[in-house]
Amino acid sequence: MDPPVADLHTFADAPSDAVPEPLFSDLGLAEPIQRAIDEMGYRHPTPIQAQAIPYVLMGRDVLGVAQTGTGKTASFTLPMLEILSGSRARARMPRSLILEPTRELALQVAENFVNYGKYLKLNHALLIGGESMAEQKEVLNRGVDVLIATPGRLIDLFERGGLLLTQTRLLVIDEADRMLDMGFIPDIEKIVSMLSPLRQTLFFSATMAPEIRRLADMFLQNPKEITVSRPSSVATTIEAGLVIVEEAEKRRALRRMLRDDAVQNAIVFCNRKRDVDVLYKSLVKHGFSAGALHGDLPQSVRFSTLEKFKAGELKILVCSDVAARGIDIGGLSHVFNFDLPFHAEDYVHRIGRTGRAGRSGHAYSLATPFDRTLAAAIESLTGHPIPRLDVEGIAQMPWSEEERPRGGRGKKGKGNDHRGPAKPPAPRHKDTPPVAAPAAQASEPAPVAAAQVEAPLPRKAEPRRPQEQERPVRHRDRGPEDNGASVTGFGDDIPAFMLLPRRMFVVAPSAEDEAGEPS
DNA sequence: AAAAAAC
Repeated sequence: MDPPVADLHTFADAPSDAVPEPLFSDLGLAEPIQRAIDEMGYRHPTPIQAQAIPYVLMGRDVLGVAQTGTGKTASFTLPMLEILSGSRARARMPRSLILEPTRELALQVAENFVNYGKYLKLNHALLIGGESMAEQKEVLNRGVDVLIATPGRLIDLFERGGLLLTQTRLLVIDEADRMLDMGFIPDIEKIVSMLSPLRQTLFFSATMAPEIRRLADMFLQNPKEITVSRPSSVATTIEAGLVIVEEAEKRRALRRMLRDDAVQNAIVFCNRKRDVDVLYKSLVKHGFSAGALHGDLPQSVRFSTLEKFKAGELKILVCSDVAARGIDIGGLSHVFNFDLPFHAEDYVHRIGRTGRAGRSGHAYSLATPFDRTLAAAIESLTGHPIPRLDVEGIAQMPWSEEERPRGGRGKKGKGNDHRGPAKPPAPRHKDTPPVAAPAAQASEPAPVAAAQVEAPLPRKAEPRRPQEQERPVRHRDRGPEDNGASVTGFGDDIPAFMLLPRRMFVVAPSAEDEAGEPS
């Protein structure tokens, strides 16, 4: 009868220490893999890794419901390395296949294999569009243990006979929900039909919508189902804000915000590729260190721009939604939405690029007065209003009652808006005192993710516990994948990032701002 | 409406 002892223990240490944390070394991975993990400084697997790896090693199919920031990638790459390490591949017959929705994600997975497979003699190939097919064929001819592919190029090459999937006994379908969104499911079905039914399948999705469930039932046999919550550190560390300005003021407002000292590096999302180009050129013209990323750019440029941005050679990345999900950029301080996304879910995906691994993140959006419905959709999805933000020197606008004027005949769209007058635009709070950069937050330890072992619990019931700022920062929560992680989906797990105070940007006007706007 | 992915 000595509960105080236990209490003292939990009080002194992080709460999750009450349960012993799993170690990578307990997972039964071979020495060369374990050594690579050690060298990267990881000791504790994330919940999805701890749960999935033993089942994958057992040869079971796995249905993983997890976002990117949970360490999902390593939960399949590590055991795959283990399984494949026994033998070698034959020409044109890859032994395993990983399907990814975008080329950038495929590259990220490939990097994962390079990191963890450095002491093994396995090889991998990246099979994606936009790059020379001859080269890829040649690599395939030499024999590939791990093939990482986007669907289009894989099918193309298969139909040209450059590839046999008869020896492929391990299939990973990653980001299934996104594959669905992008209309890849027929392709995936086709690819799966080219594989032997005698295979092990690992299927990952951020959400488990009925349609995804149907696919899982179709592709998997008696899978071990694993669901993990989003990393707890993510939700609470993103500060959001919304600036409503005239269309013509958007670029100027953005520049003001980008000049804030708190901006270490930033992704700026646009809704259209050509707006990415325009904004990118404008920022460069104004002296910003910026790059552009969208699907119409040559593949070599896409990868090298992303690398430069990750390496810190570029401070700002202007991009389309090609980079909205899954892309992992460590330590991103800011996400800006130059346009509010058309789909509210995309907002959550976009801003999930920041505020990871316990670091504070900022997600600021620009809207025109006509974007009220887009903003409302986001706010109702997340359940939180986006605090309005003032940018000094920029005229703040109220919401318009009109829909966005489109191609000459702006339809009124008032049909179901009969309560319009009763619900005036959200008031803007000009009374907020200016707050300097979030120095208060920087001076105290970053919040530590406390949810290492809580994984399989239902997500919605988690009580919001106050930040325990007394606890020292510890980096044990970061899994091998993702360097701190990003958020890919959200399911019914809505981030609570909106409870932070408004803040005002105070940036000295610069000469060129006064001089007027170059196109 | 837009973006992504094959040539």
